[in-house]
Amino acid sequence: MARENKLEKILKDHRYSLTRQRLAIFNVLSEIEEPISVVNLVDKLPEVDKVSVYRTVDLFEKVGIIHRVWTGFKSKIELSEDFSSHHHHFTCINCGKTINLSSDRLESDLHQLEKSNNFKLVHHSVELSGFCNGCKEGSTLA
Amino acid sequence: MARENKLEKILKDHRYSLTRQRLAIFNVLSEIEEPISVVNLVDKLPEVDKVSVYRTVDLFEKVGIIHRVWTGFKSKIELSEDFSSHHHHFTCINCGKTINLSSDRLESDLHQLEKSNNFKLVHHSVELSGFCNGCKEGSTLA
DNA sequence: ATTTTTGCAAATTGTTTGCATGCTC
DNA sequence: GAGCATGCAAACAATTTGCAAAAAT
Repeated sequence: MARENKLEKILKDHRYSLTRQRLAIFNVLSEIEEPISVVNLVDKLPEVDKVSVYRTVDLFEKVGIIHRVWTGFKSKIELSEDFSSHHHHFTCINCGKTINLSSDRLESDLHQLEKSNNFKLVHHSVELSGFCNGCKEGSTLA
Repeated sequence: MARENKLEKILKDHRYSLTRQRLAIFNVLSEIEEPISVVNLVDKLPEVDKVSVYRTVDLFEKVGIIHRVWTGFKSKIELSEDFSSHHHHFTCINCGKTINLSSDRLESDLHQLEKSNNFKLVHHSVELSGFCNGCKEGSTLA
């Protein structure tokens, strides 16, 4: 239950409690492999009111438990680096499949930009899209 | 009027015509410095019906005149590389200011990922966020 | 006991659809 | 004159707000 304790700690540190609903939402996020839309998350949690899901997503985002990502053309959410390793995504335009990516060179380039442009980087998102290995060949789409 | 001709050509190539409304929308997109949300675009075009703005945005996106970008937590649009040079964005969490970025190293790293992961890259988005030079110091936010 | 969190209903916002009318080619 | 494009009204979908009841500290 290390993950659950960690979750509780993060919430406690921000003066929030770990409720049944919040845990249920966290568990769904832990089980999924790909980022999920809030609407989809609501569907997966019939026992939690829609409004509470929205409120919890906002809360989780605020304290850094999740972050939003942009795959395809809608925003989705996934657990943050505290609960899963840092990565980016490639999404197939044709079949919707998502591939997780990581690249040290990419990360270092971003920090380069941070220095040269004189801002403080808090979050970054890198989203690639195109055709996956399987869809590259036979696709009729351009 | 080179830009306008180019716009018309792209539309004609796809069997669409350049109408008064489409031009008005294109002109707003040409004038803005930062990506704009569709809702905001609607507001800037009182003379064009809301529905037509939505339809035109879809059309422009389909034929590659604009693309969507992800700044903050909502999607926005901007003119594509045909009408402005390729770049990425940094958005300040505090004041909302956007800085355009470009980096050859970053681009080459992405192509590296394309090769090593065996997919065909069609589109990529790199969105950074944090505190800009001005907001870095005095901010009360974390 | 006091404060936080939840659920329900209703409001609001963002986006899409159907259809009659007006514009292009 | 045929087909594409627009505007209006209305539907639909996603998200937010207000408030009273329930749960947590």
